[in-house]
Amino acid sequence: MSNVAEKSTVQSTNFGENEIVEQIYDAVIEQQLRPGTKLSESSLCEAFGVGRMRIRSALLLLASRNIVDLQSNRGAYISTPTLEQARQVFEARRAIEPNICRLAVERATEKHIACLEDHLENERNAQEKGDRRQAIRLSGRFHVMLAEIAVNHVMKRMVKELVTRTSLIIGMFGAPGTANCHEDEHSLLLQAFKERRQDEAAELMITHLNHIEMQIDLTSDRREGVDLVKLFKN
Amino acid sequence: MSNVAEKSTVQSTNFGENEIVEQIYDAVIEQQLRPGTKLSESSLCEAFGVGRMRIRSALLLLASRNIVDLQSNRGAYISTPTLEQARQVFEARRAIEPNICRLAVERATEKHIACLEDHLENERNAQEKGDRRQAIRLSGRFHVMLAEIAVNHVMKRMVKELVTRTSLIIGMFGAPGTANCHEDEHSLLLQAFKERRQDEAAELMITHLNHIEMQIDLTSDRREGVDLVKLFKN
DNA sequence: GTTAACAAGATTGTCAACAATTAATTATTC
DNA sequence: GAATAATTAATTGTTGACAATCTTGTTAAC
Repeated sequence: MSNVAEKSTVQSTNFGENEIVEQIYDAVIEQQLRPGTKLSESSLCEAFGVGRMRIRSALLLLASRNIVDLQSNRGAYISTPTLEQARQVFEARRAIEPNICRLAVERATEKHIACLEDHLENERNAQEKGDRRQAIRLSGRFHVMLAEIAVNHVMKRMVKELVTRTSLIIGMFGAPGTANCHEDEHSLLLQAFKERRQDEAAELMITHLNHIEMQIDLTSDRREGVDLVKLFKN
Repeated sequence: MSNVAEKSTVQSTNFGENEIVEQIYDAVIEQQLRPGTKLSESSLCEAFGVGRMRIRSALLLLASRNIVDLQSNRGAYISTPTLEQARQVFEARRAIEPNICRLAVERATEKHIACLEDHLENERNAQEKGDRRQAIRLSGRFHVMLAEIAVNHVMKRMVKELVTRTSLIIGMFGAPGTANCHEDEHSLLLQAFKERRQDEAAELMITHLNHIEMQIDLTSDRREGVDLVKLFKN
């Protein structure tokens, strides 16, 4: 549904910068756009059926979020985060997301909790069906949903950026088949939501984020190899 | 030094989008650009001595950070935050900055602490000399410095955005003469730094942020009035 | 005298052509 | 045959002109 290729057919609705940015965000989260991939302006123009100006604006916005690397006179590439950047991303997530959890637990209505339950159901289904793209996307979306429940646009934007960058980090350093999140840890979090335990939810989030980060620390030396492969297929 | 007017003289160095964005950031922090001010493209072109493209890119970036409000076919205006947005900004600051404090205390070298001491000296001087612009700028800069000491680019960007938006919020809801920060609270924080007390520093930051927010809560009803004034001089 | 319609001016949005830089290919030399 | 130099192709960066939209000021009608 939110797939770049599918949207490449010219549609009746015109894309604004924000829609283009969102689409690329999604493609990065789903790991369809991997680190190092070149995003040439002409391709994107064709893909989205818009002029070059829109594309350039979108790329600028993505670059300001560290999703895209703009090299002057050379073009735009999906960012290839370094280990240091990965460290900073996880540090930021640990700083922010536990507090989002607390706020979300505080403000979640019954409806919200039902919504989260639905979402976890979908996550499980995608995982069982082996729909990897969908599974990754939904597991990322879970974190953004918490910021929505906390009713904080600023933090929601931050989390969105951080989740997307995490996908890039896993694409760089993670084992090939690893998902972004363990869905069972999301379940534990939801349990804490139901029982309205703020501190427990915050703690669960921290350990959850630590588990995600641990996936990449083990394979940290793979970086150089990935970098070379990336250079070749360019 | 970092004044829009002064830079309006055409210089030898050409401005990139980022420099323009930074300059406008600073002008907003210093409350030289107040909420609702129109930023017409032609004026900015003249001011920075660059083409319209650069200006439009800069405005787009500022809009993506909620510093500027882009209205299609009507132009760019310095954002006029609502009370709800103000609430979210402070909530985000309380979520992030205490953790930055902890990290900064952990990682601050003696040199860093000396640097902070210097900075506080400058803050005091500006305050005593009655240089309000400088005082506001430095008090905002203090918070960004902590993120620098914590060595986290992501968080530094976030704080910069939040500090700038805080300046807008105070411009909207604060009493006319109020500064963004009480410099004495910054001193208390530095004391905690010297004694390497993470938790105390984090606590001090929370109360510090609460004090800043309290400045605006008392005058919350002024908003409508401000809005009207803004409409008048528009 | 007030309101509504209309026209002039100014500002923003978009596009296409051109310039500049980089990457790739070919030619040349040792 | 390998390495370097030069030319060609492709992509990005920039500029200027034009179109669309909104604001402002004027005129006319009620």
